[in-house]
Amino acid sequence: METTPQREQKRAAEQRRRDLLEAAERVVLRDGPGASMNAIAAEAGITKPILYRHFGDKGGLYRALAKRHTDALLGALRAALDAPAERRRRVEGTLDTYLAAIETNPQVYRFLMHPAEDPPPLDRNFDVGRHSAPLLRRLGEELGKVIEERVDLGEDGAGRARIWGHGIVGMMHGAGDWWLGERPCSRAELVTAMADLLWGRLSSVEDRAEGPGF
Amino acid sequence: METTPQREQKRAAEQRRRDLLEAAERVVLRDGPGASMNAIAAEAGITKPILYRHFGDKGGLYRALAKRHTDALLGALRAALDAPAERRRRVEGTLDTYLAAIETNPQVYRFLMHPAEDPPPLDRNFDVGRHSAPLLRRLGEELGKVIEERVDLGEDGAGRARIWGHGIVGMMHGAGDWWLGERPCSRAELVTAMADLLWGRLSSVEDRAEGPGF
DNA sequence: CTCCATCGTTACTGCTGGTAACCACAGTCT
DNA sequence: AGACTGTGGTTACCAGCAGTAACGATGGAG
Repeated sequence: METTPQREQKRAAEQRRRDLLEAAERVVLRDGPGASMNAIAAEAGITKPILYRHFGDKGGLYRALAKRHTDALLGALRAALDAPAERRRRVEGTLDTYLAAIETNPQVYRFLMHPAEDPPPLDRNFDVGRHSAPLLRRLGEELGKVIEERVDLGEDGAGRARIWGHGIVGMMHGAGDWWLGERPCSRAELVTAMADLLWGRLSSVEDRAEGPGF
Repeated sequence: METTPQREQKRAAEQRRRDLLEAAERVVLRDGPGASMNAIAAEAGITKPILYRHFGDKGGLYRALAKRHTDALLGALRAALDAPAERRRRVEGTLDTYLAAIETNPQVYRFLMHPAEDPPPLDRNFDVGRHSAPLLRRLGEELGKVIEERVDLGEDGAGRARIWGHGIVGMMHGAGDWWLGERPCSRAELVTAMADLLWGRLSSVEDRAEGPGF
């Protein structure tokens, strides 16, 4: 026990874990979110049971894998949210940061949006809600906090802020996903249009001549 | 061929198909979106190959199953969108209709939000985008059309309208999913907060005293 | 020399979506 | 009557998946 004290053992184990995560990342980016444990183990040059000893089950591996990217994206967004500029510019910057992230690495985006496991096989409990990816929940909650901190929404401001947080994140996600699939316009145009929407253009815009109006 | 002319055969086949879909619906609502073909066949009192003869593969069955609900929800939303009231009331009514739908039957909601199949096993093509459920795409496109029809957005109004459509639908979905999971407030409060957000309160609200403002 | 803990393996279970091959019965043609 | 064909149904299988049990090395400690 002299040559390999527990310190070093632990360091080696963590290094091993990092290697496994990198291999898993390579496979997931290559084969999509449906990559098999067998494939990941093969990529890492080992066999399945080792993976299971390290991460418990597939969900554990995927959670560990997702955490890094989630943290990174969240950091970038926080920076954009804290930039020294007026509110409108800051909102635009945040939207653009998100869109740039999903644009430069759609595979990672696709993986992150995976709403956990479909078959957690026996969940007969009544938690029917929560379909969204954990990333979106975290983003919404975070943005809600920021809004609550910085803006005075009066009566029950905290509740309103959380609603807005999740709503804005949902808008960003929905529009971003559609945009990423069809690429109907440039990123800048998308950002401007979304900021316009958030700035209340929907209420101030004129009805068309005919029809019941919107 | 006299006693069972082709007409009657076809009618019988369609009736059979409807029965199968009903059985599938029962199972999916009981076991969640991960229900197995075996279970569905058993519920219908038959065996797997018959299911495959009728629907091709699991995706086909689920698509057929989803279409009914999607159409129903889309119809309700269209009605709310066409209601004779001023714009703000109409937006609130539409949001409330959506939320009421997912509230009264969360299992159906969960099923509908399933983004197609994860393992269409070999799709090495580069269609990395489109993660969202087809329902959301349809809703966003539909809303975009409505906005474009009824509102004058000036230069490139069609493009802007589509962005807004998908953005608003995303907002509705994101906030709705979070709300359905945590139930932090009443449906009416959620509707009001979201409508406020769309009405530009984010731009007009006052900064808090301290901090950089939002 | 023996014991023990760790790292790794092979080989399996039970499930899934999907299919091939077969069976039985209806009505038609000769 | 008896052979022919199509249609609805079955059993029995395949490949691949997540996950696990049981066994083999290897190397330091007593």
